Amino acid sequence: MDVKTLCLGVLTTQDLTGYDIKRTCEEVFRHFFVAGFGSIYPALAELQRDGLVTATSVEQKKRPDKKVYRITDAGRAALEAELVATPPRHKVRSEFLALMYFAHLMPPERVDAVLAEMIESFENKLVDDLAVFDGPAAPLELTPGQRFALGYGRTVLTAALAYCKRHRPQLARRLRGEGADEADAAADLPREAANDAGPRPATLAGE
Amino acid sequence: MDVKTLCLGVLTTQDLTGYDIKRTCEEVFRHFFVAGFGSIYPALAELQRDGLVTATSVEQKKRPDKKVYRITDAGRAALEAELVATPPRHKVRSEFLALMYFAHLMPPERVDAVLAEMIESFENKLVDDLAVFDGPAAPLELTPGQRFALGYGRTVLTAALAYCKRHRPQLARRLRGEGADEADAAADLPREAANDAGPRPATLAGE
DNA sequence: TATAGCATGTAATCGGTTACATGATTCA
DNA sequence: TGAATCATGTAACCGATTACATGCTATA
Repeated sequence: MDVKTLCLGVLTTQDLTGYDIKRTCEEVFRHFFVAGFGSIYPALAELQRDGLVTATSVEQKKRPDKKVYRITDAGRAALEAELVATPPRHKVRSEFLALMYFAHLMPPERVDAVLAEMIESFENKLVDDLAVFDGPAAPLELTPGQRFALGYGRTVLTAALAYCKRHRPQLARRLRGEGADEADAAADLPREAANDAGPRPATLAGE
Repeated sequence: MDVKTLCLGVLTTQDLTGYDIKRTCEEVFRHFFVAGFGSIYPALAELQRDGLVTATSVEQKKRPDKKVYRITDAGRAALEAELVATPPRHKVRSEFLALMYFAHLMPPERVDAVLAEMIESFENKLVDDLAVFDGPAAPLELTPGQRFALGYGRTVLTAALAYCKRHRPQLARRLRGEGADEADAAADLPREAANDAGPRPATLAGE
C-alpha cells in the first residue's frame, strides 16, 4: 500500500485538493501513515494519468487556482482491489527506542532529555487526538473501521506514555549507577496488563 | 539513524558476522527496527571502508569462510557522536490500520480475517519476546536501557493485542449493519487506561 | 516585520527492499 | 526429498524525503 492508495481512500468520502489530503493525513492517519507533499502531489498526478481520479481547477480570489480531485469508478474499483490484496503489515521504525536501547553509551542527561521529549510529544499527540474526536471540525459520523483505527492509536499511545512516565525515574537512577530499590523491583518487568479491560490479572497469550 | 549505526551499536557488545547481526536484529530490535541482508552487508562494507570496523576472515570446516566484524575506536566515537545527535523520532507505517480505517470498503469477512491475522501475529510476537527474556540463550545481564526498550515493546504489544481482541466482535457486528448494543457502548472509546499501573481511573495527559 | 497558512509542483538524493546468485549441511 | 540453517554478496528498482522554486494573504 502506498500513498496513491491512501489518496484514493480519502477521496471516497469527499473531493479534495492535494493540500487538503496532506492535512487529512496529518490529522487522522498520523498514527499509522506519513505522507508529505513530495509524495502526495506526484501520487495524484499519476492517479489522474491512470484515470483513477479526475481533477477540476477551481479559481480562487487572491489565491492561485487549486485542483480539486474526485475519484472515478475505475478508481473505486482499483482501491477495492488493492484493499483485498494488501497484506496487513505493521512496521515500526523508532530511533527513540534505538536510542534507549543504547542508553549506556550516552550521557545520562541526554537519555533523560530524550525521554522527556518523547513524553511531551506523546502528550501532545493525545491532546491532538481529542481535538480530532471532539473538536469543532470533528466528523460526527465515523465508520466502525475509522473508530477502530483511531481508537487503536489512542490506546497504544496511552500505553506508551504511561510506560515512559513510569520507567523514567528508575532508568535515570540506574544509569547513574545506583542500585535498584524496592520500588524499581515492583515496576520492573511486571504486569503485562496494559490492556484497557480493567483490573483483571492479564494472561500472556491468553484468549 | 540508519543500518550502519545499528551495526555499530550491536558490535559494541560482541564481535559478530553480518549473519549474526541479522539474527540479533530479528530477535531484539524487532519492535523498532527492521534490517535485512540487503542493507546489513553493504552497511558493514561501508563501515569497514571508513575504518569504523575491522573484519577478520575465519575459516570454517565444511562451510565457507565467515567475516567477523569488530568495532574500532573510531567506530565507537562515531557511534557516540551519532547517538547524541539523533533526534528521537518514532514512526509507524501500518497497512493493517489503514485497512481497518477503510473497513467499510471491504467485505466484512475480509476485515475479520485481517484482524484475526494480526491478533495471531501479535500473540506470536509476545511468545517470541518471552523467549528472548527467559529462553536458553537469554542474556542474563541487560543494561537498563535495553530493559527499557524491550519492556516498551512488550507493553505496547500487549495493549494492542488486548484492544484488537476487545473490539473485534463489535466491529464485525457493526460492519454487518447491526446496531450497537449496550456492551458496545461500554467498550467503545472508553477507558484510555491501557497503562500498566493498575485499576486507577486514568487521566488523559495527566501525571 | 516575520511567521503561518494556502497552494502546487519538480529534481536530486538516499536508503531500503527484492530478487538474483551460490553452495554446503543437517534435520524431518 | 525438501526445507531450514549457515554464509555472503550484488544489482535493479522503487518509493519517500528533502530541498528547491514561487507567491499571495492574514495574523501576531
